[in-house]
Amino acid sequence: MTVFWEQGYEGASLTDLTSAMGVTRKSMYAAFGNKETLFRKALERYTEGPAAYAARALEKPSAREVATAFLVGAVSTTTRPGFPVGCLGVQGSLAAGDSGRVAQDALIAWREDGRARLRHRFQQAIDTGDLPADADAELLARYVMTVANGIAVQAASGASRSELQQVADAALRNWPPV
Amino acid sequence: MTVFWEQGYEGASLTDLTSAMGVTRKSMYAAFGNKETLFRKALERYTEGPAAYAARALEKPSAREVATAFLVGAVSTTTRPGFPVGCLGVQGSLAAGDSGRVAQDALIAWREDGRARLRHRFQQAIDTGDLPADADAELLARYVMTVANGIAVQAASGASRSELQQVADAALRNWPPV
DNA sequence: AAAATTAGATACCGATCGGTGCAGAAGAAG
DNA sequence: CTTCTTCTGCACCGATCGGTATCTAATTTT
Repeated sequence: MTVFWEQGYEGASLTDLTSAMGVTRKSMYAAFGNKETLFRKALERYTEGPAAYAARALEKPSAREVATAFLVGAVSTTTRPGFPVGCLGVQGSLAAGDSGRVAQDALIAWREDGRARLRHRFQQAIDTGDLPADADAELLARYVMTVANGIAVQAASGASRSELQQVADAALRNWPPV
Repeated sequence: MTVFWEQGYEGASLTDLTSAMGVTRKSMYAAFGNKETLFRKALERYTEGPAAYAARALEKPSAREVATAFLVGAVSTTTRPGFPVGCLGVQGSLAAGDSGRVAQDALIAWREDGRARLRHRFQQAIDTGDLPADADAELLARYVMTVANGIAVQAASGASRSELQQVADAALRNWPPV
């Protein structure tokens, strides 16, 4: 997971991956079949581990807390010491040649799924009166996801945790942004 | 430029590049020396072409107009029909293996440069009273750049121009975000 | 303890990678 | 016409790519 996270799908060679796993090529292929499946497994592990903040954020009682927890989690995960900077879901395969296209599509679907969950949660907040009736759940979800994606790119560029926390605070200062 | 833009540095093979240029490998090497230099030239061309909106935005008379023009330009360039989606400066080499590290560093420096120019412009706005004296030019620049980077990721994920324009509007609704 | 499964190490597969050398054709300069 | 440069087409270089085969050592299973 961390090798894909740091080097991207195409940039991570079988040698890099298996030596990081402490396993031979043969064992890896016996267990996962191919590099694509291994990547999908790594993405699952990422979703349940470093990116679990997203699922937890959705459970917050108010839309404002959902958005805050989502962005705070993004800042925290993309700048955690001992882990690669940035987000696997963004930099794992943002642009790719033919060989990386399946990983690219998998990540697009992954981000799309996260956005759909945010939208659903915000719609629920509208329905219950937590958000104004004229709020746009689609727009709010895309806004939060866009800022989170931007934070991921900034983290990959070397931005520090406190710098990005300030950005997240700024993005949430007028919530909801309508 | 468009090949690097679409496939990323590592994903763009010499065959892809030279056939798109309508030139043989020999001629390309005679003209540019190697793939890294070709990438740098493509990035220059990108800066002066599709990304020229950034320089134009800095010349706007007020900080609000600078930020607006910057984000509108980002939306427009990352979703322009006939060109790859997203931003070469982001997806050209966000995560990479050893072979793509020089391109990665070049893009980090490229984004850093853009951010520094924004910061300088906002500081100027503070000095002239266009922005409040207690505004933070560093934070404002990073905020605008983060949203622009997020827009680039969203565009690469298939978001439409109008959807991203709404996000840009939302991000600018309370300007400056203090 | 014998048998069966798994893991290791290592060499190998065809294909492609970035980059180069060479022969010949086209065009300009004189 | 000759010479020089520059281009193309193409084969080629060593290295590495993802993926596989073989053969042996270790570990289970019975």
